[in-house]
Amino acid sequence: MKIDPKNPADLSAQIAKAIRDAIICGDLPVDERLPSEAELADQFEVSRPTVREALKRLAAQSLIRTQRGATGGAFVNRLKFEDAYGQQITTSTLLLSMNEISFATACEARYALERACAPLSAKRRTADHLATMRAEAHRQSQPGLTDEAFCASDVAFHRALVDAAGNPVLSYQLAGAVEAMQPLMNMITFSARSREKIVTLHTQIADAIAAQDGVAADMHLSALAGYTQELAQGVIAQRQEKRG
Amino acid sequence: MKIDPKNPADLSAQIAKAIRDAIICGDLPVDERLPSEAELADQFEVSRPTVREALKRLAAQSLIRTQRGATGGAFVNRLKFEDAYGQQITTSTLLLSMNEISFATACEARYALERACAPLSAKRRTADHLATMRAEAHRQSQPGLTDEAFCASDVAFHRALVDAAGNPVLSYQLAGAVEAMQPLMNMITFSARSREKIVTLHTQIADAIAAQDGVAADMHLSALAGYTQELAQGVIAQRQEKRG
DNA sequence: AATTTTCATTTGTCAGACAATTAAACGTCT
DNA sequence: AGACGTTTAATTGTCTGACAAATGAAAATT
Repeated sequence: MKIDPKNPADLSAQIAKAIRDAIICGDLPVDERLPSEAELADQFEVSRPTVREALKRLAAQSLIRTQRGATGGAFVNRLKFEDAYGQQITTSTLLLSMNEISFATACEARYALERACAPLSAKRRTADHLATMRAEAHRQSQPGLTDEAFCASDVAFHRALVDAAGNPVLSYQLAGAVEAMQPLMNMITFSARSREKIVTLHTQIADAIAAQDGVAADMHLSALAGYTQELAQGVIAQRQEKRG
Repeated sequence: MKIDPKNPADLSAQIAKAIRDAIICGDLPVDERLPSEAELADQFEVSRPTVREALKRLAAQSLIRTQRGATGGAFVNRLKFEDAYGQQITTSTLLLSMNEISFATACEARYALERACAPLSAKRRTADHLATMRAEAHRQSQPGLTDEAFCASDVAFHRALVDAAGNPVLSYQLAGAVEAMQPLMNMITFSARSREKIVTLHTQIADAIAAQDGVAADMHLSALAGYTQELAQGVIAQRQEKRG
């Protein structure tokens, strides 16, 4: 863990990497206290500000947490899903907004994921998940709903669908895809006709999940995926125009 | 972008957040140069080391890159898939190694994702992807292969399968799941019998993809998922023992 | 005009200092 | 002896000032 070549240019990055590797390979177990900044500075033969910059890098990745005071210091953090969510969403949002990936690609990935969840959700869904899905589908049918509220309800519906699969890894990966797409989804104007179609599909999906029929759920999700792509098409064209 | 309450405890974190938000919401476009550290220090009314710690946090997330020299400075980074890969893998590895998620959960998510790819892969696979899959399946049937080499080939096979879907978002999400599971997969001792079974399934999957038959590919993937879980069961029990 | 030199700007690092926080050690009182 | 308040030491968070290294632009020279 004391690797430091004679290249005095990326010291803080090198130190961060050394500590990160030690954490990943298990040399530093969860809740282990790292040496104090002064001690680290001695070990790596650098100054304290340099050590601090390295620690901040790790803190940004939620790899460590720091605490002030006599028994304080930097501790290896047990990475929580909550933390991972945030990073995933930030990353996905940027990948999408910087045009590194297209809306169509993100949309395809999102629905592929949701369809992957469908059989699991059908098997494991609880009354809670079902109730949420039905409640959101009903809300979406209310007239006078703003586009944003409709969108938010849509997200809630799909979140319930995915959470019903009872697999936090899938929930976590979906979170990134869905959240990142929110800004663009909000740009879509949902006509009464399109809303009606979406609500119908949502209801069919909920029914399939209730009946524990994964195949039917998959089918309706597939239809919904196609329809969403269709609706988004207009927005994408509009966006491209503004850009060019 | 100049939000700074009178709480002088998390200054670098607050500054990092302010800049991060500015990047995400588009106020700071890609390749835009941030003010110099000295200027930022003036704007936020903090010292330069504090600004630097904030910038290091952003650098750790690949949100900015820095360059020395007269025309240097910190620039908003165009987030590359490559960067996102690395972060995703680090995060996934830690979530798994810190027991925040079980192997079974990760495995389920991984195969659910692969099955989501199957129809797309069947539709879009190129000769290259097919050749890779067949080559790896063949390699896996060679006697005298070490468990590690078998595992590596297994990863290559699945990577080709996923990449064939032509959706970088799915490839990216799978990368995290697969890489994170590597250490545990490497602990599995593959008997000649189990290898044979896996190779058979791989061949069937490749055949299905070649025939552009998504349903068949899904079926064989499902069988492979079940078998992998079965094989892993022993390793998990072993691991639990060592722990308890 | 081309090349070299100088220079200003900016990041990377260092040294030393002080404030804020926190828990443990200590002392005091009941 | 035990409970409670005080001191103290350790540690992070921040500041000030400084120098080194890199780098492109401007100036000087050929």
